Amino acid sequence: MGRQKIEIRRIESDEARQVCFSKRRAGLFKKASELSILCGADVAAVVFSPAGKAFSFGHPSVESILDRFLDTSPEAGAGLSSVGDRAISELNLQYGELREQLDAEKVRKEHADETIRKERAARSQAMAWLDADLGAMGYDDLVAFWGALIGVQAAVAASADQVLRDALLVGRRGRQPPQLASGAAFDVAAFGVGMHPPPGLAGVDRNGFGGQATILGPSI
Amino acid sequence: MGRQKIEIRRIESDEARQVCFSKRRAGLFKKASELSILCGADVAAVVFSPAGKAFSFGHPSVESILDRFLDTSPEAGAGLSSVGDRAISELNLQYGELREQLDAEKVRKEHADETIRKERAARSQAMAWLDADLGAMGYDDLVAFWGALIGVQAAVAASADQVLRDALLVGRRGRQPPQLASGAAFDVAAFGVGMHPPPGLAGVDRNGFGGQATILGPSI
DNA sequence: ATCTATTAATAACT
DNA sequence: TAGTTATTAATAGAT
Repeated sequence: MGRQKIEIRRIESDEARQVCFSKRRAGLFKKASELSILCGADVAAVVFSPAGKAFSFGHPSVESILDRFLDTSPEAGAGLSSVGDRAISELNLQYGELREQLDAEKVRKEHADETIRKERAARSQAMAWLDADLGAMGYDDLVAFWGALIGVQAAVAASADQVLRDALLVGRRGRQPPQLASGAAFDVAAFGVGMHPPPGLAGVDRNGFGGQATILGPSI
Repeated sequence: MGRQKIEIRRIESDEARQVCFSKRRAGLFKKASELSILCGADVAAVVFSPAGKAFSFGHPSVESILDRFLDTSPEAGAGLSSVGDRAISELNLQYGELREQLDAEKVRKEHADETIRKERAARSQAMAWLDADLGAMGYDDLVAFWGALIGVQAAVAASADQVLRDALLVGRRGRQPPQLASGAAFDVAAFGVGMHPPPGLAGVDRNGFGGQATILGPSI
């Protein structure tokens, strides 16, 4: 499907092959996604680049489908489509792919290379931005702002040091939140347990905390 | 790609859905095959029909690829919160979820007001804190400050969500607002998981975190 | 990374 | 379930 018809055989040029890989991988995932949505099918696709990098797509999740495929008899705790598992899985997607989607709008892209600089100014910029209208920010601004907030938090973390870490149960930021894996439906409260500040802290406006939790879409 | 453009949403008619499933499944496997041949990539695709029947494609074989994927994925998932590298990565969604967002136009207005409200509240709160002397804060204050920052980030996430939706909805209008498939695209709590103060982190500047873009790790 | 000319996939129909 | 065809979608090659 291009300027010229091509034979389906290995592309010799390394560069051309890499370009083709990126394009067609995106196309494949899109097709997989459409299939799952249109037909209510569970679909998973796994691709290893020639360089060995792994890419994947899955609805409702890669693991659930692969497990189901490889092992017809799920174990007791197989309901890993639990809160934490799923929520975290939602963070899995290529930067490039998301960026690709965003670029479709062809708007505000002029700020692209400004991002890095803005992040470096982290703290001071964060304060400046707080005066700006958040809603008026472009995507890149928001991204940079996010980075700035991370910076501020780092400072806070440093100040609070050990005490704060303990209080926030920071230690377990690694892999899985096993405790949550037992839950069935999506429980906002349960899910938030791991990250909310300890109960009884000073009056902080916590608005917006629990109300925006992800709701599982109808399992197509 | 047919006589008429179709919206990517569940096909209601059982018969039409089955026909579409068969056709698109074949198309997906063909694409997967072409990708593997053209680019020398290892590709596997697994599809479960709505009836529960499994179909698969794999080169060199489905099992080899799935095993390879499941075997290496845990490590990839461990580096999930590489916030400092690419803030954008935090805005990631499962591909399917991303597609679902395309149909979520109706929610936009609903959340608009709420979003604004959260922004203002969180912003003012955090501003007040930023004016305070960080070093002079007591433990309680620090903890509270942390909570405020989380609140601001929630607002940022909400804004980013809106921007993202706007971007994704471009060119997709002119139809009946479809059913809402899912809630907020960006789960505050989910973000929170990756935002705990990293143990031992001292400096504010978190730039140059990892370097290379995150590889799509299978969801944890 | 973007932009088009073309080819490939496929929705509606038979 | 299997063809046919009008259109849309994906993408090869070039910028």
